Amino acid sequence: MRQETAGSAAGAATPRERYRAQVRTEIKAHAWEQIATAGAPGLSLNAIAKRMGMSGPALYRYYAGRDELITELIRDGYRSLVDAFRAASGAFAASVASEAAASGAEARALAHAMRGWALADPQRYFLVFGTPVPGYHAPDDTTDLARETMAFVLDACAALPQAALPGSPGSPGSPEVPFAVHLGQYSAWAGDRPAPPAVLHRALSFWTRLHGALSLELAGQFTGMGFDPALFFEAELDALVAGG
Amino acid sequence: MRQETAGSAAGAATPRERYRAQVRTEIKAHAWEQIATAGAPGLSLNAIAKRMGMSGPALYRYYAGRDELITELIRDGYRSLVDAFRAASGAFAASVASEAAASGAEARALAHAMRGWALADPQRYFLVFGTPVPGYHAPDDTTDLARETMAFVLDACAALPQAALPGSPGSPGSPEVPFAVHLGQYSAWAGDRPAPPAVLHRALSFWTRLHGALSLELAGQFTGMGFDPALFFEAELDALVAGG
DNA sequence: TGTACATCAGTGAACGCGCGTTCACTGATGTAC
DNA sequence: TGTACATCAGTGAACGCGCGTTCACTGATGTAC
Repeated sequence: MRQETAGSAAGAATPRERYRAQVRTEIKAHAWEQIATAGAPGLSLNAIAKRMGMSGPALYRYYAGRDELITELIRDGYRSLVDAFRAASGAFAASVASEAAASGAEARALAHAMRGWALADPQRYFLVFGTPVPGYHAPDDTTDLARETMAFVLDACAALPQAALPGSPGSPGSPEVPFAVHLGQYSAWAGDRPAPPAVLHRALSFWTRLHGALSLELAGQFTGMGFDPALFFEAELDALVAGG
Repeated sequence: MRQETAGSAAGAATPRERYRAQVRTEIKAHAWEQIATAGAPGLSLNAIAKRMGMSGPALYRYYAGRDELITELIRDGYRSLVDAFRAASGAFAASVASEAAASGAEARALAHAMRGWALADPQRYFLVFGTPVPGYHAPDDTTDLARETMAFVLDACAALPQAALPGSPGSPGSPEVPFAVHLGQYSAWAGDRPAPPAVLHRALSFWTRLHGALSLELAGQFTGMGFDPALFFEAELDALVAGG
């Protein structure tokens, strides 16, 4: 959490700039702590300042206000997910084998990375994917970050065996999947990654189904039902990479 | 929203009791309005009182405090979903045919009822299924209400054709679904409705998959992606009742 | 190497607000004889 | 039908709190000559 103030730091960062960056990260660290306890609506600049041993107004040197801080937290949340995806994707690539790809190993790795990321800080998960913070409107560039995370899912789904995709012969739901046709016309969100509609469809399902299982687990909706959420998640994942 | 003060009302309700009930419902109506605007964290007793032309402390005649009000709102939220399910289930029973059952018509009716209920008041949906309100802990009886809604889903899934259930021969994910075995041991949440593990599994997936699609749609995560959320929902539903 | 100046982090007081909640009270509505 | 009493809805003042944010300021850190 505390970054080394190495002399040979990259760029021409003045001591003051380094200090500023340090305090900003410290503010965010306290903000995450607070969010983990009281959720996003409980975020308070004054409370953060008090915990840092500073006066409230001091924080206005670093963030223009509460909204700007929340914006950066959301951005950091997305970035940490992208990092987790990148790590999982990289670890997969290191041990790549064609048969592993055929069994959907990359998709599995991404799913597990996502669950780990979610469980590590449930409130961070909800900040990014949960109920929108009332009265707060996210800036445009979060769309880019969402697209960036989706790119990993798209790549993993493109590597899935044909039989795992919706609409493939022998798979339920075939032969016609109207939504896939629809997706063929609205695939802008896939960006520069042209993919067949079936892959886009699978990527969307991958996201929404894992989110469904994860968000209900994190919200505590499974407590009292007895079963193991990890096993359910695994079953959903099995179905996803097998075309279920 | 305003209930008739019919003379032949049920029970031995005194005028004062009727008045109390009336004011309580009026308070809740304003609370829902406020939640729809600012979300659950923005709920304020004082603000409600002001809108009703009363002083703040007056509300304490009707609710012990903010938490008790939220509790009742959550309960009412569940109840309205149960009502929607009951209506959908009843409408289905009226036009029942064995072939309709085989194609999962009841499950489809429930899913559409759920989507309608969610879109009618997104914040109500989030209050019941979304990020838990920080610092607030739901009372035990919400578990009963959750069980009650689940009963509808279980019944609908029990009426699904065998091929639509996970682990059935010919369906992907077969022949062994470890989670179904696990579910065989932890099925207390199904209550007095003994069902084969495959049905329990399908019911769980039904819930989590629809929730995944719905909650992301309501949270606005699909905006900017271009495709029609209704069509995606329909595709998920098609897959669910077809065993996908 | 030393002095004069500019930059900027952080403070403390203040503004105005709304919150949940308590308390002693007024006044209207119902009940008992 | 009328009077005496109990019940209870609602008020207004008050308590103590925390919030976001502004402003004029002090004092330390860096920069230029």
